[in-house]
Amino acid sequence: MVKLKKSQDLMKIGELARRTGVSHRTIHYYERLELLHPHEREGSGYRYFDEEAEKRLHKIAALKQLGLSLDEIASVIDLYFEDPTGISGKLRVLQILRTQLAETDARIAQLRGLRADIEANVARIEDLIRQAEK
Amino acid sequence: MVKLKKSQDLMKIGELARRTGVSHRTIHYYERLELLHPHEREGSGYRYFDEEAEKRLHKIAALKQLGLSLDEIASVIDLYFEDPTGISGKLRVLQILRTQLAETDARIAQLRGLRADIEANVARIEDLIRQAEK
DNA sequence: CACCAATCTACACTTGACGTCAGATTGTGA
DNA sequence: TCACAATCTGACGTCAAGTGTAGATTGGTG
Repeated sequence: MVKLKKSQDLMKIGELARRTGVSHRTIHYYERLELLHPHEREGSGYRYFDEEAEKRLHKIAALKQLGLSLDEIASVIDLYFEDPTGISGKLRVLQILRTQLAETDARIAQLRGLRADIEANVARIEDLIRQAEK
Repeated sequence: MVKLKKSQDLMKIGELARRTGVSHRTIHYYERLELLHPHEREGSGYRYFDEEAEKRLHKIAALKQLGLSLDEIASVIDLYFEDPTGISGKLRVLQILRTQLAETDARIAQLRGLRADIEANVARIEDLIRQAEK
């Protein structure tokens, strides 16, 4: 059994794929891009994943939604899972996270604008319908 | 002069490109996907665009941000610019717009989740820094 | 042990969203 | 009028983000 970390809850690629809805081909692809770092079993060559991998896939999806490319995601995702060593590392991480926070806020504001627009259109059409009904 | 609509404020592709930051090749491409419907000058073959075209390009950008593909955008963008005829048309449009509204809300909620997550990480790192300073 | 499903690597292929380039046509200022 | 800029079409190139396929290996069950 593989118990590289603390617990034995390691899964193979198939289960991870099932649990996240991400195909195993995509998981392989993400690994090549350094988005995931599975535990590799020396003997078989099979990849073994822990629950962090599952969380990573969700985080990747969220960051994709934010509009980041996979390369950009690769350059920041570890910040969410690794504790940086040294004060300077922590400050660097902090700065990057704050940038992400600002980007997220900007995106939310943009979406709110779109939302208002759609709502205005809904109102306009509702008005047209009322006109026609009379 | 081309005055197919009401006013003469028609521009050629170059100006539209300049004003929107969208390249003329991309504008051609969008036209092929039915995202834009320029007035075509019979004689020269030049495309002429009005201000609606400009607004369309902005709307296209916003919907892309939302995560829609160009094909999906093509299937809804007219709703923002055409007044549907007939009650059934209006109701159909209304339904689609409401779906978009719900999708936008979902996206906003998702981003808020991401935001909270980032904030939690920021707090965690700040805490680590405070620990280290002591 | 035998078999079948799961997994592996490596390479090629696809799709969406453009960009580049060539060669022809058109529009316009000196 | 003439030169040059803007525009046209069409074919091809590119980049990101995967997907498909083949052939070999491994793991688990009857």
